Amino acid sequence: MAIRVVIYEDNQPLREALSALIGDEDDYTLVGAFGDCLHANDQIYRLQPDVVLMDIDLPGRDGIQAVTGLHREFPNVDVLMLTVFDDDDRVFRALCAGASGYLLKQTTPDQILEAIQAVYAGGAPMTPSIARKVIQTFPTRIGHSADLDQLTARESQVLQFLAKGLSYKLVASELAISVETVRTHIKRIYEKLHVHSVTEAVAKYRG
Amino acid sequence: MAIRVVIYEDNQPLREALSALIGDEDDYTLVGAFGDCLHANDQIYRLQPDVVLMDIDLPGRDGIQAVTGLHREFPNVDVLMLTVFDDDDRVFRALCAGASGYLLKQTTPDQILEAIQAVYAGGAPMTPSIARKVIQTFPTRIGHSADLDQLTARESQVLQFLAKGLSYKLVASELAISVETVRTHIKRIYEKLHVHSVTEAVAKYRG
DNA sequence: CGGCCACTCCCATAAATATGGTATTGCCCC
DNA sequence: GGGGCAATACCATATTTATGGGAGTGGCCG
Repeated sequence: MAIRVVIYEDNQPLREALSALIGDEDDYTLVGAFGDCLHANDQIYRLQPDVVLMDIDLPGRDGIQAVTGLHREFPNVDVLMLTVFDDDDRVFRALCAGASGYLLKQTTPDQILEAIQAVYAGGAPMTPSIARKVIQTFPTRIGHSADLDQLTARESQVLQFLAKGLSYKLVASELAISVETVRTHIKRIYEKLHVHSVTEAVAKYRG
Repeated sequence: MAIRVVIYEDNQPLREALSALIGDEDDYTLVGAFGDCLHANDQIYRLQPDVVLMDIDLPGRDGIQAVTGLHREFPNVDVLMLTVFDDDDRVFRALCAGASGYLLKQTTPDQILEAIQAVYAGGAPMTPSIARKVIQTFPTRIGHSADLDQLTARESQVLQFLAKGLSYKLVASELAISVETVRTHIKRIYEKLHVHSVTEAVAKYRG
């Protein structure tokens, strides 16, 4: 079964080159190619692709916005972003918006086909330089501090509820204990995590 | 200028094969090869490599722990993890600990050299399946209440700092504005998100 | 121009949280 | 049977947050 592909790319020569690339391969079926993504949701609904190649800079409606909409309506369609620049901020926003992978336009045709295969198989292909930027965005959320292990079961439970946004009162009623006991637990939590407020504790808890 | 490489690999034949591979190339200089990483920090300090190849399964001290230590002390040294299994979870933890990329041991010699080149150039080579895991740690826009979009840039900024555990006072000094202004922003945030405390707001923010 | 909005700042009061104590109960373990 | 620890609960007090108000600036747009 061939992988159904839709292309959004405003640069016509590039769009045609990509179309030819996809169309010539037996394992891929080009089901659409457009110069803008103004009606992306309609098109995707009609064409039922497996993978979408989306330029990040599109006239009219930004590729990132389009991804947001697509991801919400068609969560099983994988979107591969195409970009000329490896702009940190845009990469981050596109991935947050639900893109499954990220390719620089300088990528070779073979690599593009490989990448389509990879997202279809559940992966998230990206160039090493993009990947680097991505992993740099969470430099501090590394391995949770041993402090967290010091918490007793009850204390962890209290912290979990606090992380959900509950007040002392609500945590107390949730656990069917008095507010005073919640306070005591929290005091211990603060000592163990070396913090002085709920938000700090939760921040440590969430990494 | 040749890239200086250190190898940590307990399997002796493989270590020797890798050493030969690196040593034979003009563009690379092998400056050390060890069977364990018990004294990694000392060795790295002495040998001043550009790139470290680190087996993920090492006797005595785990390769991941070693990466944590190295990353803290020598943030400019790039670590490439080596692994036999495509063990997503471990590779993922290694990347979180500060590794710059990883290689399957079945990788061809050429690809190994390419990967070393890639990390040295500031990239982070990884397979699509690993990358997918990585981007899944990103804040998802799914179920992302439209409320969050209502926040102005400044309000989002304030909320971000609060999520990190900062108090009003610290947010104020971080943004170089008065505590009163921070209060005002937070009031607006509460209105827009329909919440009544920092922890609730942060909970909504984090999803 | 005039209105809208983001951003800035201040005051006052009520409510929640932080910090420092003390104390009882039950459990496990040496 | 006593020591340690988790869990429960209370009091008093500072400090921080929450909520309600008012108010000035500058930018953008019709």
